[in-house]
Amino acid sequence: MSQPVALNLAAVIVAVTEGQPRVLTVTGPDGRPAIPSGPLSDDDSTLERALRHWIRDQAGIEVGYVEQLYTFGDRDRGFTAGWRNVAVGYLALVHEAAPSPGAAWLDCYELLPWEDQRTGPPPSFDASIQPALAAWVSDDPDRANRVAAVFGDAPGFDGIRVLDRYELLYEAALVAESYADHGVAVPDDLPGSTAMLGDHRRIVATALGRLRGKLTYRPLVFELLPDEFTLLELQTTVEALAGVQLHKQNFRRLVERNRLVEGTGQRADSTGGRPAELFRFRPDVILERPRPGLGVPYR
Amino acid sequence: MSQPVALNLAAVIVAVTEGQPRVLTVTGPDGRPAIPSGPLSDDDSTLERALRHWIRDQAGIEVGYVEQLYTFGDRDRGFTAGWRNVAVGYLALVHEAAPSPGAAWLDCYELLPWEDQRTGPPPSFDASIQPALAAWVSDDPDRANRVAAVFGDAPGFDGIRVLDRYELLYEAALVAESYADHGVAVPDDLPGSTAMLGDHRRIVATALGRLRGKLTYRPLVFELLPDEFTLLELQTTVEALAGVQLHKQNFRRLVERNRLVEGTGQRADSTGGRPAELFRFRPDVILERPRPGLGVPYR
DNA sequence: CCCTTTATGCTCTATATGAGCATTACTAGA
DNA sequence: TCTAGTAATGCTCATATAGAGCATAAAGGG
Repeated sequence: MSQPVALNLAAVIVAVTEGQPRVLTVTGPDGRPAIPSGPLSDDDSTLERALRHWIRDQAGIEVGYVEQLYTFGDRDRGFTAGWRNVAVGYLALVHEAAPSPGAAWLDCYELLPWEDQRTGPPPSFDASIQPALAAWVSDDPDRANRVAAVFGDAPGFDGIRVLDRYELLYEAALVAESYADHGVAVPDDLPGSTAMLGDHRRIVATALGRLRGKLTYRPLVFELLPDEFTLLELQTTVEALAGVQLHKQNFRRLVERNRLVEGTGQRADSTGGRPAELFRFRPDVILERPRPGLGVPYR
Repeated sequence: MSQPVALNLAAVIVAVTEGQPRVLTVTGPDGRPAIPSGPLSDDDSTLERALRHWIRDQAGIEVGYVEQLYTFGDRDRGFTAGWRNVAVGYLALVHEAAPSPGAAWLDCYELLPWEDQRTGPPPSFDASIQPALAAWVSDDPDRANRVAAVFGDAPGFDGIRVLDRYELLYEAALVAESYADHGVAVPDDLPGSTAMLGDHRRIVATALGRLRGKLTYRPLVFELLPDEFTLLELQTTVEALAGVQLHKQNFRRLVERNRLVEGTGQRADSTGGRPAELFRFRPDVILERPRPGLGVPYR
């Protein structure tokens, strides 16, 4: 009655470089990018240890912060016939985009272009997705509410609902996986977003949503930054992840009021303009405030 | 090299009755309460469907809202020797505490008494846990920060950190599982909290934390209430889950400003005092506001 | 010395939150 | 009928926070 379970640990390994969030990818069997995944070894007493274990072995990367995301076990996520393929997805943050053999850093917003709202809706959204969604809605007006709810014209674009948006686009047949999953040829007039192996783009969407959510109440950004940074670097990193632009002075005020950082007294040899003070994360904040983070707005 | 994986779906089924949050439990092999769990059947295409399937079959309960929580796979969570026992934990909300054969509703705060701060710290906390924690801290002053961070003397008790608190108490050997997990006899001077089978209390703690967190930005409470309710019933239910008391007038203001409910024009035949208007959930709010919920404070 | 660029300090307003006072509409019982 | 008890409901006030913008400072390059 019961297929055996093949359990894998899949990792969305995130770094932010040059103001862009990136995920580590390997090349999947069909040539499409895939997130790395590895086995649950009997040697490791916990799932998280097993994850760190194979990431170290395979990619040579020592990840810092690790958090379990979600377990994916749909029957059709078949990589091994005769088995129920289950993956436990993890989010892992690393300080710098170290290159590793066979792996490449892929821009998050190549995978999910509509999530980058830093300079307003991205060109591909206005040009292709928006009209295609409008057409999809006109087929069934009840869909209008759902589109509005996640892409939010009036009420606002809620940064954390990354997965909801991906799933809506999937349902509206606006991502490559909508076709690939059913063995149908992918049309070539699709909005230009990079597809991934199997349900891996879903897993990345889950990761980005979780990361955005946690940013606001946990000091996760500092896992992605060097030890010392300027406030602009901090802001740029937050903006990169949140996908929205922030008001500089207000961001500074927020960070200082919440006592998330402390000045080092050092100045950064600036790239242009007045030199900025270098700051470092103040770990004690975790003990002082119940939910230390940067309350990113998301409208 | 690899043990076979035994995968189960475990459900924390929550209802709120008479102002108390309760979880559905069955009797475990050792007589201790356990949360119900069932198999991942090949007939079910998704994990969630499999979960609903066996809950319907076994408990005769049709659950409403269902959300995946976390996957537990520590090597020592052994129920079946020779297998890696993995459980995917789910949170499920039901409207009413329907009785079911072989199952019983257990008060959440019997399992986690320290989480009920509605009338201040509960007696058992001040009487036993607080002093025991103080002793534990005096063994190693570095622990003081950790205790303060989760039980929050100065900074505040953060409602969502349920799991952190349970894990701290586990480490401080203040819950029965600290002993049972190592096959040691449980001392009888432990603070009076009900233990569960294996890591089930951890799973319940995870569920309560998640539920508390989501309350603030998703209209989950209404999954636990009847179709029509008074604002006091709504408030009482929120307080029960959040474990804190709320200011009545401000709560009403919040609910009305956010347009979460609409009046029915009917009045409740009151149990005492002026009759209250009956309200119902306004589902459209999900489409109007990006994050509709009751921003519970948690200090 | 002027211009560009970024850092940093400060203000003003709208809104949200926390706390409390006051009044109203019922029930139960003297 | 009058009185007390219990909630419901309306309103105010102080404080905190978020959003937006003005102004000045400190660097480098022509």
